[in-house]
Amino acid sequence: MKHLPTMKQLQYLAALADTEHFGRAAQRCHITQSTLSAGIRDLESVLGTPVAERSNRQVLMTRVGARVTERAKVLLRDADEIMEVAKAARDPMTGEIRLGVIPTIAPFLLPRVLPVLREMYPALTIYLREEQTAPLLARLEGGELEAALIALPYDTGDLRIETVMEDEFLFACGPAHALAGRDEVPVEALEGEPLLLLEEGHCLRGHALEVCGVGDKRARAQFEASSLHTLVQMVAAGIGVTLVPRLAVEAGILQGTRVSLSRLGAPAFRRIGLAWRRTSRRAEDFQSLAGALRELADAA
Amino acid sequence: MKHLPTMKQLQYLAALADTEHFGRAAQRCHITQSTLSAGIRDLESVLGTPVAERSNRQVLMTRVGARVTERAKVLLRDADEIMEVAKAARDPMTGEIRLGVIPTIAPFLLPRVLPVLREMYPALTIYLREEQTAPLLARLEGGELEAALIALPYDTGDLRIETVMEDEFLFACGPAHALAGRDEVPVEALEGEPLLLLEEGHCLRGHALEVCGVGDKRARAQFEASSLHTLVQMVAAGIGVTLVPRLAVEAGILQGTRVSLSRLGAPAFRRIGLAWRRTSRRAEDFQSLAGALRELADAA
DNA sequence: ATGTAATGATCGTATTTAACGATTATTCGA
DNA sequence: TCGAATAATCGTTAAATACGATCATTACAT
Repeated sequence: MKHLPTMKQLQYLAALADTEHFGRAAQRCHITQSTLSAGIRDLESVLGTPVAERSNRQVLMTRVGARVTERAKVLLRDADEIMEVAKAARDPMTGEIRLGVIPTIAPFLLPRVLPVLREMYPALTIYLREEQTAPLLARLEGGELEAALIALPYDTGDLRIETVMEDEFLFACGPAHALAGRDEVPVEALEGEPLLLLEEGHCLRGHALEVCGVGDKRARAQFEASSLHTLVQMVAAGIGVTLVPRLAVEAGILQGTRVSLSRLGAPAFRRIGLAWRRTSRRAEDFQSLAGALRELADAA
Repeated sequence: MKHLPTMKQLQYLAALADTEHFGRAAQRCHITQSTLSAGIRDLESVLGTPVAERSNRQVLMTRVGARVTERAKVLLRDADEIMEVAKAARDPMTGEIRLGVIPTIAPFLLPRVLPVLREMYPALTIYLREEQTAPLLARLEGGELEAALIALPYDTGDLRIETVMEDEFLFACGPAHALAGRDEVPVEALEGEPLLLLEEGHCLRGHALEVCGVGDKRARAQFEASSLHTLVQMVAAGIGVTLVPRLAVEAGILQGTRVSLSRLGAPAFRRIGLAWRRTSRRAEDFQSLAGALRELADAA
């Protein structure tokens, strides 16, 4: 039978390594110095090697001690995470979720979804952060956010992604435009049109360009908008044409304008998905959240 | 103060998840069924949620149980590694090391180094594997090897690398060649010479090409050798010229041939280093091993 | 239905482990 | 040489872990 160190022993070790002082380490563990002393002694006997040199004036971690401490700390953090997993399962959908949302989704999806979520999960507080995909994913990796609502396709690395909805691109032009009023506009008709786009950094820009074939690199517009609302105003003014996601249209982005809307000959979509770290302790919660969002999106 | 699960409880959990049977799980842990039962019960009380549904005929892990088990298993493996770290520190340079070595190093460095190592570390057994860099690194990542002796520069990813020696490239040509007998040959003189190389896959090939400037892509030789020994024979026969690492020369690769050897006008080197996984439990050992190798290489 | 085997829960008890407070031994500075 | 600081040690108590025996439930064969 193999002997393993105890969790407590590893906790004592971590405290000792941090404080380099038996008394203070004991305080930090809420035990007495003698108990901690014994604990460290036992740990050393389990490991078969001393973890600290103690002269009466100072405690100095051994080479092994330092190495073991390093690993012990990640082990303890993992143990904590086990507790969090259990807690999340015990009280699903409670506490706080820090959620990032990109600017071409947030103002159109959230207003109709958040009130319902608040009702479904009264114990859940959602903190929102609106930013473009790249910084969102960076914060997600860094642990600053726990989940993010983004548009796909996008190179997301090793994240877990659950699709929430398909969002169709619609053709929009001014009321006086030659293509105005049609039910359906073939993609080829876009060739040569003054296509208005969001400024660099918005994934919608790339997705729209993707739809218009290979016109990827050369920006086709002189004017760029910083938000979909501005973009629509520009289209309404007859400055050019653009593609608008149906999500935004259904949220009423065209209200008060006389912009003409048509489906594309070959329907094109972006996918909207909820992303979270594969290792997240609250995977279950996010799965549920994605499911709830999917149903709410379908219902609309 | 926060409550953590016990190592034992997690061991019990892992066993239970594997066997889905209290009795057999208990056997595997060398305890009685009642003890395991109590252990699981306590774990559940710590986690605040059941980990398994037990009807009298079958045990079925809960969703949470499965998730926790997953994490518990990596935690237990980490605990094992802590023990290994301690053991490696307690008995340094004992046991087995599985070491990979590339073919342009192995036959020239090992014969003069292994006997000394065997004397220095009598309790250490070194298992050797001779392969080219790419497969060696793959095996290293996969855990099949613990360390590897390779030539640099090379894209090694996230490995820890300790330099063992610098290995100078020398110019070699047949005895009748125009450049034969010179003390020093300028690199420019190689331009246009029929340069013989090792076949694709040997890092030495790339390193040699690097020395000869940008002639990287187009293979400059019709003939390629599968080993340095063959290469030297081809040079001796007047088929072409080549670059030989000093390491091989000092190991007597030219013995019995009349190959002419010169230093390069601008001396060029490859670096020989010992590589291991950053997370290896035996980092100390490999550090020592690299040190020993460095001294042995210097001494020659 | 009825008995039997399998299985997990539970109970009482013994042993080991963890914790405490008090004391001791050592060393650094005053 | 004294005193303060500090880790080790000792004796005691409380808690945790382990065991064996027993119980309760269920599936299945008869």
